[in-house]
Amino acid sequence: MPELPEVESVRRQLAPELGGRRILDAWWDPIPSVPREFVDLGLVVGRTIGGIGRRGKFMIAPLDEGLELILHLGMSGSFRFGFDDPYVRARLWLDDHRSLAFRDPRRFGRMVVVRRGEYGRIPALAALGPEPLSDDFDPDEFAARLQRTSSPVKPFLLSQRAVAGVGNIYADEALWQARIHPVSRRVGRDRAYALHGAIKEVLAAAIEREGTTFRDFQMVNGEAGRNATFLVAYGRAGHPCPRCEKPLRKIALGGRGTTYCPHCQRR
DNA sequence: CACGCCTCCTGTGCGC
DNA sequence: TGCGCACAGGAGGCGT
Repeated sequence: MPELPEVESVRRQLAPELGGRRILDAWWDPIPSVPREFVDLGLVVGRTIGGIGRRGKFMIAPLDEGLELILHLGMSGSFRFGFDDPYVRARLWLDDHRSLAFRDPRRFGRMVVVRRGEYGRIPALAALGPEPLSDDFDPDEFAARLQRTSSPVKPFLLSQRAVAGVGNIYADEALWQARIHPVSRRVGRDRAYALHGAIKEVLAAAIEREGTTFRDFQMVNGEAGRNATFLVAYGRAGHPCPRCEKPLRKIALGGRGTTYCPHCQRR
């Protein structure tokens, strides 16, 4: 469930704790059931963490010696200090006598060490679209990309190629706000501009509330995000649309649950 | 190249 | 009470 706002909230809590720390030792699940869950993680031992940045749903921690630690929370990942339970898949011991546990019940997360900027082994990062809350997210470029694809608009948003960090929750929210049907394959210039603005607004508001906790997302301090009660579309099928009062409908789209308003959101 | 479907994981919640 | 199954979902792989 962690999308851009959740990852950014984790990053903001993690950054001041990890910046400048040296990693004394590392442990990870010796028999990962997912082959690429932990790649070259042993290379972090002895390295110093320069800080933590973020691209889309990836956290990127520069290390010395020209290395980078790439962190992805997957669906159920979280970081906690000094924490232990059966779902802790990896742990880093730091030079301030604390250990950072990576907990990931569903094993969709990843911790990978690469040479700085070399993302060949992480194609999703290599092909990632622009950051939605930066000037790189250009409305005209976004509109052009939407015009170029033949995919329905929601799966295209989830592909991360036109914009980084939008997942299932915020795709539904942004499409509702922009009044665009999730199955729409024709998103013209004006509606692309509306969607561009909606994505920025929805993500910025969620970051303000430290993300959405629907079930199990939690931050480094163990607290939940406060955005769930502000959701308008996601998880609210059958409830009245806040704009037109007609019930929201849920469909499957590309294997993903998708909630929208059949009255307000037109193809 | 791009699209769309399937798979990877495991806990939860539902219906019977 | 217990069983089986659908579902949650980001990303990667593969077939068309």
